[in-house]
Amino acid sequence: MPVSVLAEGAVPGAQVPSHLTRIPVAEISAGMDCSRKSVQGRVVSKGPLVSPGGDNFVLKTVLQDSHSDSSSINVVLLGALAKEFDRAVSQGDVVVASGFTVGSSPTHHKDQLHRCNLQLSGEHACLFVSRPPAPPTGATLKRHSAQSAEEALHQLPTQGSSRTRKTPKYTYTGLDQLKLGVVVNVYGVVVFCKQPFRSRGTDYCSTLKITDQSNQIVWCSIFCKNPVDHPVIFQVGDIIRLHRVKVKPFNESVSLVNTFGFSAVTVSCADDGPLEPRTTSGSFHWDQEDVRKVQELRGWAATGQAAVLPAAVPLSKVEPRSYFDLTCQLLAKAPLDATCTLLRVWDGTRCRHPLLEVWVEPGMMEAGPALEPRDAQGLVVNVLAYDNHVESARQLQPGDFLKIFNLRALPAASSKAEGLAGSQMKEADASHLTFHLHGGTAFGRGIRVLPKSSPDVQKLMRDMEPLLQRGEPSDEEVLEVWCTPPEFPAGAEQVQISSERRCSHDAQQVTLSELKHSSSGRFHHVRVQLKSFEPQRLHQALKLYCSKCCSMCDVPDEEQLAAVFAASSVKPGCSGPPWTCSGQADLPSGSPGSPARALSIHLSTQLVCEGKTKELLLLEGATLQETSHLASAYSNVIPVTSSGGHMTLLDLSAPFLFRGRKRFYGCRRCSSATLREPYVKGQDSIDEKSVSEVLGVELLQFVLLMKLQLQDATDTLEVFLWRDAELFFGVSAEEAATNQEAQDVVSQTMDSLCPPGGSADTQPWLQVCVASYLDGDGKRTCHQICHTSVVRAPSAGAALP
DNA sequence: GATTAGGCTTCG
Repeated sequence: MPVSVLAEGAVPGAQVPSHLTRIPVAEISAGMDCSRKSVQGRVVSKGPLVSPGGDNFVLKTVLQDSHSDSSSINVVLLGALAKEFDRAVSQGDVVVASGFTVGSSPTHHKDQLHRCNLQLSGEHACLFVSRPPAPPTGATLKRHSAQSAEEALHQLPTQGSSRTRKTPKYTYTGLDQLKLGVVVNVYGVVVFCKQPFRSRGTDYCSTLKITDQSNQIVWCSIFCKNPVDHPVIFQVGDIIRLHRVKVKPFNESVSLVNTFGFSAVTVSCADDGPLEPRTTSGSFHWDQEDVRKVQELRGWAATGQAAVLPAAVPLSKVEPRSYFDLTCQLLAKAPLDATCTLLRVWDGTRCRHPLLEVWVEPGMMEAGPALEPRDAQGLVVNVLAYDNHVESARQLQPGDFLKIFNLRALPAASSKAEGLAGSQMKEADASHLTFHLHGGTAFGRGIRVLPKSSPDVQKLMRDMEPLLQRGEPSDEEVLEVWCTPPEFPAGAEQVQISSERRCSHDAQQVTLSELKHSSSGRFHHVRVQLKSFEPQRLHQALKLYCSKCCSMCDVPDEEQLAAVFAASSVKPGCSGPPWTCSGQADLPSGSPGSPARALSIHLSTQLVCEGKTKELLLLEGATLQETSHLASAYSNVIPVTSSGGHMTLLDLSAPFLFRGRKRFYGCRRCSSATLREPYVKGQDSIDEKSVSEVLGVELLQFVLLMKLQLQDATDTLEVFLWRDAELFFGVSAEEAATNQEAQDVVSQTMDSLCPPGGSADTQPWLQVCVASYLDGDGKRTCHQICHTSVVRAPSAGAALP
């Protein structure tokens, strides 16, 4: 037994054979005879188990001499010992090593640890491990109880091939306690931040400066291949937790650099703000201790000792020549040339200075489905993103909410007029402003997409709401609706049907002919009948929409889905991830000819531990019918399959989650789905939103999309019914996807508005608000019904005052 | 576990 683990709290070295003499790390030298020597130290860094091939394993760890903080040495473990060490030893454990050989450390110059290393392999190598007990101080009481819960979890009787993994216990190092070469976990307040930028190496780099109550300011450099894996920092002042960062020398000071297993969690700095940890790792440890840490740092930062928060500047407060951070929504973008991309953005406030217009070549503007705000004068500004920001701009989608760091408001006179990327200025007034995001990353210059849930975006949306004309109807409009005489004879239909406009703008009613001849980018009020509509088969009106990439696709039909599930059900099974316990559920034979069979099921160990066994089920190898069946018994069912011996999610052509009768799909383009633990201790609830976030799935929204042909005495007009389709029918698309009643409402509404075989004489007249706008490439005017809802009255005239 | 990284703008 090369690795021997002693009981928790046992005296380190208690069972070490007496013939071994313990030597301090500092006294180790190359070529010394170590056959009867031992070294004792705390594991301050534990590398991953690396397998160069076959049964060959290598693991590197760093031991810090228990009696001398300054002596740390690299230890290389080979073969079975490496594997055993990986399984049995954690960072923080105290290890006594014997039977090693001493070599020279090839990384000595870089990590500044001992110039020798210890190599352990073969039958003579031996390790004794002792685990320090949790300290019983007041500050760690909560840790202690959390640990008890973890132990309880270990002792949990589980079914089937149950497996649990020890949740790591984290200790945090103060920023004034950092020791070179040690892998640490830290908490801090961000006082400077550069959003991820392309380094000269293979990775993106983000650099931060963080501080804590010790007032030390420490540089952190995070290197990750992918910008989305970097810490999610929205502003200076955010609280950040870094796990597994290594203290390294750089430019004559220490810096923290991510190492294997690194994770970052950030929380907003607002003292009273929501405590929503943001992370790019799928599952992360977060408990009461973290909440306490954050509150402590928030309180400290609020005293003003940490850093001065940059004042958020809305467009209405921008002064010429100033630098500022802008929270905004992207409406459209256009590449101007290789070094400059135009972003048209707004934040719901009106800039008080005249704005420069930028001419864009026809067809180059990429706009989203979002309607531009009414009366855009002063609301929509042009941002010119240069050089390295062109690449970031390419990743953005119209509709995205953004934070642009270190934007500069520049009067036209200060920028070369002709130089605007070869375009021409329409009004070269010297004082007209454009907004420049200069090349480079100085002062944290960069762009970040904000999630809709962020408090800044929530505020932005509140500011924008009235400008998108979703207000309550005015008195006049209410009057207009009430006084509209019934347009078709009472009794012709059992249900009197008409429509109400729900907008508050003061557009005059126009005819369809007039509407067709007016410019786009505005709202029109029309009185029309519905001549025809498509699709006639209403289930085809139901689509899945991705609000991130704005793509839309059909909802897969049952046959397609059944095939996807059937294909996954014949794959050989696999064991579940470490956070699950597994078992089997017997299913009665569903239909004649299909035998009763057992399904592999996997439950979250944490949830089982909390007695919430019906909350979540990972279901492996089930058919669509079986999955639907079990979805009635479990709140959340995630279908899984095996791939290369590992458990994975099904292809995203299938729903990634079943909740009762509801099925949720993910965007194949925008998701990078991985099976991760969808529940962490203390989480309020599990729903499609939390599951999709954890799994890295971009949740698709059910929407209704129809094309209607409207008519009046003057003309006909094709319009879409999409953005406000739910308002129009008074049912949600999600309901329409699962609920027969909701489907009936939609089909009955269409039948009433456009009775089969009906003539223009008998069809109802509708008051409708129509938006005219340019489509994505700006070439074609489209129309969409908005702010309008269908009204069903029991009989004509009965409701009139 | 190779390498990448410390601001501090102003050009367009």
